Amino acid sequence: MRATIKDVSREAGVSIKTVSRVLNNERYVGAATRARVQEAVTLLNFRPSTAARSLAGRRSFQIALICDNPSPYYVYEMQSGIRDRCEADGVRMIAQPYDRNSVTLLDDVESLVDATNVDGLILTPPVTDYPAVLDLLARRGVRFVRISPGGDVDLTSSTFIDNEGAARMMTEHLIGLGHRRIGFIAGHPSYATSAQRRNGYLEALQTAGIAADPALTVEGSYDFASGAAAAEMLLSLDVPPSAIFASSDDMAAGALTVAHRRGISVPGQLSVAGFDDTALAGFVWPPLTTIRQPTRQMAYQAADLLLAGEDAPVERREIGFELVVRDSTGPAEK
Amino acid sequence: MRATIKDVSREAGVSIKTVSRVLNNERYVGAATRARVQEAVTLLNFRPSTAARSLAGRRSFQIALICDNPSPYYVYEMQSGIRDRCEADGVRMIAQPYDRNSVTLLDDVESLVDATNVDGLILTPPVTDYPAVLDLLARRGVRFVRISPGGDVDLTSSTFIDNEGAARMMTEHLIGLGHRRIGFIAGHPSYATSAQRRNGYLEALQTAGIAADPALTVEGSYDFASGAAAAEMLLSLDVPPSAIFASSDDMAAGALTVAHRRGISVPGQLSVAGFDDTALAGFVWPPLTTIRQPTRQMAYQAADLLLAGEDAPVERREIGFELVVRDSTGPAEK
DNA sequence: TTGTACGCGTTATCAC
DNA sequence: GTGATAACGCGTACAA
Repeated sequence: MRATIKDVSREAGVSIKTVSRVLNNERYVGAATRARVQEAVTLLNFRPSTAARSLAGRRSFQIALICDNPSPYYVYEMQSGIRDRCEADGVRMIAQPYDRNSVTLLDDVESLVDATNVDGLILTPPVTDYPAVLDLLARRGVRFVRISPGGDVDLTSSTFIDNEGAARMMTEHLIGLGHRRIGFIAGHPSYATSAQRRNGYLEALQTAGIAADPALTVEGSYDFASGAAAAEMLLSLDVPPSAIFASSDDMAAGALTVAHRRGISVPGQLSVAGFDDTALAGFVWPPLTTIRQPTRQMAYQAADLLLAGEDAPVERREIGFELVVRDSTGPAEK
Repeated sequence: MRATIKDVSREAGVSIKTVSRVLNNERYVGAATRARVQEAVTLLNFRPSTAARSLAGRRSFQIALICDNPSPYYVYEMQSGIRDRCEADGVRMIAQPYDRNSVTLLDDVESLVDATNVDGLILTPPVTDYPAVLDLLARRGVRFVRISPGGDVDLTSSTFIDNEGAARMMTEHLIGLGHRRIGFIAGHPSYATSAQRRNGYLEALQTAGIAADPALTVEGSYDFASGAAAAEMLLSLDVPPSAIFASSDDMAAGALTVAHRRGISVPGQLSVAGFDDTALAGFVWPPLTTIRQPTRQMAYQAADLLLAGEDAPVERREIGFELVVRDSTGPAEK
């Protein structure tokens, strides 16, 4: 049978309230008393009931992850990072894998908040920028933290990477190798990161004095199939690009597969680069050059911000990225 | 503010208990009364508190997924399938992404059971066959269902596919194409499915009268890197195989990458086949022939079994698989 | 068919 | 520092 606080208090010879004090690390408990209580807790293998705690107290020791993303790897990294941080605080994570086409999202979130009394939520793109969701949470007075938000940065704490800077760096790298016609596969417009990455690409071109050919930018939706389709378009151009820069690793993998199918050797005839949010493409096809985004760390830091406490100030925490070069070839000779 | 049962009862002009009856679909409620209550529930946007329910009643409306698997795609499919089924019953899923090397697994599970009072658990390989975990759960009298268990099939309900038959079918397919030296990359021995799949491979060879060369079976651990390493070994043999059959898609992807790196064309000089638990390799590299395992369905059905109720009999539910042929070439000419 | 009284295991409040 | 006691929001048992 489960042990209760009552059992512990009897075992330690103190009152129920004192046990509760020890469990919650409150002050005003004698060192000796505290020790005896802790002993009893260990002896009886006692774990407080989350249900009772959340009913009686202000905290529920649960947070939720609202994750809605086309990449399972991304979701997995998110969950792992958050769980790592939560463990330290004895907080449990409720993960909700949402269908990104769900029309009941808003209702689901409200239901979650009402039913579970979570202490807070972590939002990932593109939900980070859904006004309806943000409004709802603000109205309900629920704490939440956002990962890679596109705007309203003063609304809540958030973690992010410099997507614009990263895209610029990658584009500069490609230009440095001699590439002049660089295809760009953008992410889905509902993600704020898509525009940020595209801007970085365009800036680098401008700085280098290269005119941006609109035909070289194709819109994808962050998944494999759209990357493949975009690459088909780019490689079918009269003057195809000598390099393709994809806004996600899944799309980069799609582009690589298309190149392979068409008998184009990578690298050599074509260079492929991509953002790598999930470490997927990086290992599937070694010659890929990537911007390595530490998704797991972003998640960990987001959880850290959320667990910081109710009156912690709004904080924007920037996470570093890394340029991983696995292909240093320039454009093929004419 | 959250609405409570009290608010609803006042709004509908009935007692608290009657509202509770409607919420739980109990009998002995007048149709008119029921309608009025439901109206009030909708009006006030009422959602019962999970904490209060689990404290007062026998159910907590929460189940947990103990998932410990090297493939993020697998984990994602599991979560999605389970969540789909849970949604219909208003049950919430607590997903625990465990580190497969965690030494605190047993403690974590017990902590989960004690703290959350989950109505049940779903176990995935290899935890499905950890005696310590099975003992613990049985001792605590907690319901649980297992996915692809290796033994003790009468202990709990479970879902599974015929791994042996599937591996046999794939091997027969390869033999039918003319392959005689077929390399096999086994899964990690802690997974019961590894042995099942290997057995199917060996049976097919025997039936076809092909002597099994021990050097052609290499042990992997279900992930990309081990698949690559295994392929290196197989392709370095004095007489390398003309086909490689991997026990998972990640390992198949690893094998494909190695072949590519060595300048071996697939298909043509080498055929690659694999189990596809996650739809990963299938799209990354089209020529791959796979056993398509409907992971999501296995999860859905597992949740269905778990939610069936306390006194549902132990049931083994078999899920169908599919042989997806994308390469019909035989061994290369000598 | 409906309502009343009680208890679930914990935290909050306020005494001591 | 420590302890009684009242909540928290719901389901259960039993009465009406």
